[in-house]
Amino acid sequence: MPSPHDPRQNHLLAALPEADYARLLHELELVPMPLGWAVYESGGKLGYVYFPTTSIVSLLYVMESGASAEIAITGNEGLVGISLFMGGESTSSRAVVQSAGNGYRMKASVLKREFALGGELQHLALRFTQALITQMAQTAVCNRHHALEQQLCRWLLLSLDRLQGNELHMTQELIANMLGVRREGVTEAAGNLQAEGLIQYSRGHITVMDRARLEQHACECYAVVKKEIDRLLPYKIC
Amino acid sequence: MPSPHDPRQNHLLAALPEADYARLLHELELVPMPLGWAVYESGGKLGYVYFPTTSIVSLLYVMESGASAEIAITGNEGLVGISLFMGGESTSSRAVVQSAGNGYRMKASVLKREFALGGELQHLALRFTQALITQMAQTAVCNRHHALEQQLCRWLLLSLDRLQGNELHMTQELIANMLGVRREGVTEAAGNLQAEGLIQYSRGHITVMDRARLEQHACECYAVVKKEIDRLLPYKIC
DNA sequence: AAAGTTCTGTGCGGTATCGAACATAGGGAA
DNA sequence: TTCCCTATGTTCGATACCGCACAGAACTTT
Repeated sequence: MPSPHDPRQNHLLAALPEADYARLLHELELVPMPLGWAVYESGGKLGYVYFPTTSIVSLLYVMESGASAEIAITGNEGLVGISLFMGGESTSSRAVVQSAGNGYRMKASVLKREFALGGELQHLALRFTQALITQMAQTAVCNRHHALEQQLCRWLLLSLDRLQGNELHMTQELIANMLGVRREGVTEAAGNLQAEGLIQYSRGHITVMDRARLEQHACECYAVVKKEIDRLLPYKIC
Repeated sequence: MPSPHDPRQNHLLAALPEADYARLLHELELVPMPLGWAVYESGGKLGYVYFPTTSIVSLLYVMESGASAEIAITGNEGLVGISLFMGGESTSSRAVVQSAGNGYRMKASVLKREFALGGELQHLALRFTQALITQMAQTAVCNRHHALEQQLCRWLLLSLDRLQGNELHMTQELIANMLGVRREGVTEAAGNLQAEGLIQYSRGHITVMDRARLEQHACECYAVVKKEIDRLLPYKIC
């Protein structure tokens, strides 16, 4: 049973062989990740990679007009800062904490050194990146073809999968920013879902009442992404 | 001056150090890439990676309904089959030749062996992958926020950058499938662009008349992707 | 030359989302 | 309590795109 602060709440860290983990443990630093914190900005150089444990981070892109859209979402199944080991050092997107919690961070230099060894960390990081790519691709497709209400279901499920319990702390305004739609649209869609008894919400608290039906309501994109994450990434082992 | 069939028309191969290139040269096999050929199917295992030289390959996702949308586009600046070295072996997307031409292929086993060495090929492959990620992210954003006509401009420019000359062989129907919109929508948008003198087309032949103004007409997404590709990937060196 | 096929043009109503303005209500602070 | 701020609810016209149906035009085949 992990303690409340255990790096191995993060699935990637949990999947490292003991030897690798032991070597890296003292390089991991617990960091609180408060709501709204920009883990990194567009174009900014990264000093650390972050391994979320109880927090959720959204990758999003902000346009010249100020409009935004979420590209992908990461929680304790992955890490934040892939551009460090992919070689670009920075990306055009922004990473924002969408649900407050904790995480562990590791110095960029340490990560790069470890990645270069070609061991299990490299292997895990690359597989996670591929899962992230799937998520981005599916987001693109979803934005093109699916109705707001279906997208909302997908989004709720993806977030829920990265939290314990069945409650989200999240205003409709914030969700609208993530999905890249109007707040009123989210109000309407969420109202429908509530009327059907799938969720219940009030002032920033959303409770999922019937997960099974929520999944039915979501577009295929959720299942595709979920399946790919399950295929590519290790379950929690500890 | 490269011969008409030179693997180094592909920028990644061109950027390899001589030693690496010499070692891999006899593992490269010239393949014609005809229009519409599915380089790989969704979920399928890949036997080869492909380095396009004069062809263009679209990565797209086909939905349950049959509707499709392009996720990204690759030409001689990159390679097709990243899932091989990312570790997943397959992806949920499909790769289709969008513009006929040639390419070189390499056995999956050879690529994986070379990648594991951690040399320049790994470095290049990962940086290319990051550029691809940027493109996917931007596609997602673009699908959400930008008008069809702007997206069409973006798409024409991205394709044009991967070809010599200023002409594309491409019906409006095919473009519509890539963009994930109706063919009629493309007809209208293309009609506008032609009326403004930016392009000229007839039955599957599109000629770009005024590239500068086409860029102005495109949404910011084109510039973002272009800039990132230029930043991350080597120009042709040979 | 005739017939067929492919590509493009056009018009229609339908629908989802937008943009903006305003109404109501829950929860915290003084 | 009272007030204020934030979150949510509602309306209305505008717009972009969809789905469909069909017409014309340009190549291809026979």
